[in-house]
Amino acid sequence: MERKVRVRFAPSPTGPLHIGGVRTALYNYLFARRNGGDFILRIEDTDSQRFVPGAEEYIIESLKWCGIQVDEGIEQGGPHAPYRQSERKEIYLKYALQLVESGNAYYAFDTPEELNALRAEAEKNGGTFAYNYQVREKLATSLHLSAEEVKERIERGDHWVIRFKMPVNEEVHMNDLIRGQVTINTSTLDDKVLYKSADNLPTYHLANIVDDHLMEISHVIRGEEWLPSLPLHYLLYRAFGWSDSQPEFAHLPLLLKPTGQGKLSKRDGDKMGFPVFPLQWVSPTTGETAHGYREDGYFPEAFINMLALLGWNPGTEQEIFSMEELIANFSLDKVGKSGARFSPDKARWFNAQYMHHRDNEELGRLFLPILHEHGVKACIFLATKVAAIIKTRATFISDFWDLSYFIFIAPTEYEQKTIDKYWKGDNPAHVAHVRELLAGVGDFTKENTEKTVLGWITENGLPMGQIMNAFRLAVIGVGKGPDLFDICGVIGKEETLRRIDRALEVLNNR
RNA sequence: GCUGAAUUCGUCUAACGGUUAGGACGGCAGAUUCUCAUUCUGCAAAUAGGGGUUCGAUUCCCCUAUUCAGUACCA
Repeated sequence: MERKVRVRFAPSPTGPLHIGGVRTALYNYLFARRNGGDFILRIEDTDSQRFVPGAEEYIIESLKWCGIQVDEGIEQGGPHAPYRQSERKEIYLKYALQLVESGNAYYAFDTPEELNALRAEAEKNGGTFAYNYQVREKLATSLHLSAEEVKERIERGDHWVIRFKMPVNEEVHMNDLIRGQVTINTSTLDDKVLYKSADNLPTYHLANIVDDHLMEISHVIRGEEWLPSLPLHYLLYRAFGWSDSQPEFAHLPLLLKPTGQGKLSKRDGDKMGFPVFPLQWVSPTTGETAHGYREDGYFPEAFINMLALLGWNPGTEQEIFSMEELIANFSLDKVGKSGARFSPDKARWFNAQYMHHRDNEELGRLFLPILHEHGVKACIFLATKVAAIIKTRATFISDFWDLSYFIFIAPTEYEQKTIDKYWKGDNPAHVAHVRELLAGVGDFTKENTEKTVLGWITENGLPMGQIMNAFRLAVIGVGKGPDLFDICGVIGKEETLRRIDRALEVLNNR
């Protein structure tokens, strides 16, 4: 009864993976790790028409960036290789034919053109065309064509497909790990194509069931858009005689647009200024670039944390989870049933949280190239010190420069607004005195400078706000930024005094 | 249209018949601070509507509404 947990993420390489797909992969991965199982990556490239070059590499790189480790797949191989369906094409026909022989499927010789005509006609009459039990007897199928004619047509090279013969008026009872019991009557379903002679490839439904069976998948965790296909999949397992080893199913709620209606799509990101893809994607056909979380400065941990909580929660009030914590806490019965609207604000908040707790030196290392871009020759030591005092004010590494340029570059001009407000009255004289106080500080640490200056101000009952803001203006030229004594500590005694001297000269001789 | 799924503050969600319906993001107000942030405190904000079942419904059942998905020789 106890069966080894094996799950798969089975994307189609038709373009970049969007965050809904990443979340599906993540939940599969968490479920596998939580239950000591295997996570398999299978590429479902049975649609030769929609194949997009680079998409497969993109998927693999995305999973790596997210920290989702594949146990079996096209890169790491495994006992059920190959893991790319186009490389397994010879195994599917056998299974399709097995279904024809057992009476669960049949040949159909309609051409796509004929079917399109039937659809158009049905639409004209206000209905929709369904290839089902009502029409299959009237069309050119092996259901009523003689065996000889079927054979002849195939040998002649006629176009054919194999369709599943959907039972008539049967209630299919299905179980979904997230939704519970779902029942549907087979008469509302149509005869799906399982295999096509045009490219000798199976369709999704056949390939999926056959591979899940062969790869011993125990749980299928996929998007809700697959729920309508579930009865077909149940019936396929039954037709093959595999019902006993059929996997369990869990259909995940969809990710919705931040505003408006519909599920999240590629265009939303560009329109609303947030990425819908984990990594940047350049379309090989149009050359258009779509934003990615990685390039936009998100930490993968924050991205994953945010995604995990979109549709799942542990039932506690904890919100910040490492991958290990997610694995330890994940369970499918805590996954919600309804679609989750993606929130760019919350995504930023998650990143800020990770930013605030990030190691200073790591941030310094990430900051260094940005400093170099701005022509600042800083070392890792300095970058780290600055990162330490600005990280709580930042959401992304890309915020760092705007938050700290005045530390690296001594002011050459001074913000007028702040001059008007603070460079008046006794303030210039007080700043001059501060300069002398600082000149006397031996060990120029934040603690020492702060104690000295603030001590003088309070002991003499001087206006703290006035003096400190004027002092700030003198050192960095603007009325913003981190703790001023932190800044002085970073730039050092010499530089601090030099900046004050220059400010006194420039501002007093306007 | 048909079939299915879903429906708690604006958003993500908790409460698996009994709570002043909780938390987070965002918003607003205040505190802290030399500035701007951070941080902290507080405030406003929800059970789609209607019927049942029950001593008692966010929770169970039915109807309606709305939303989403599927309805391809795509996945």
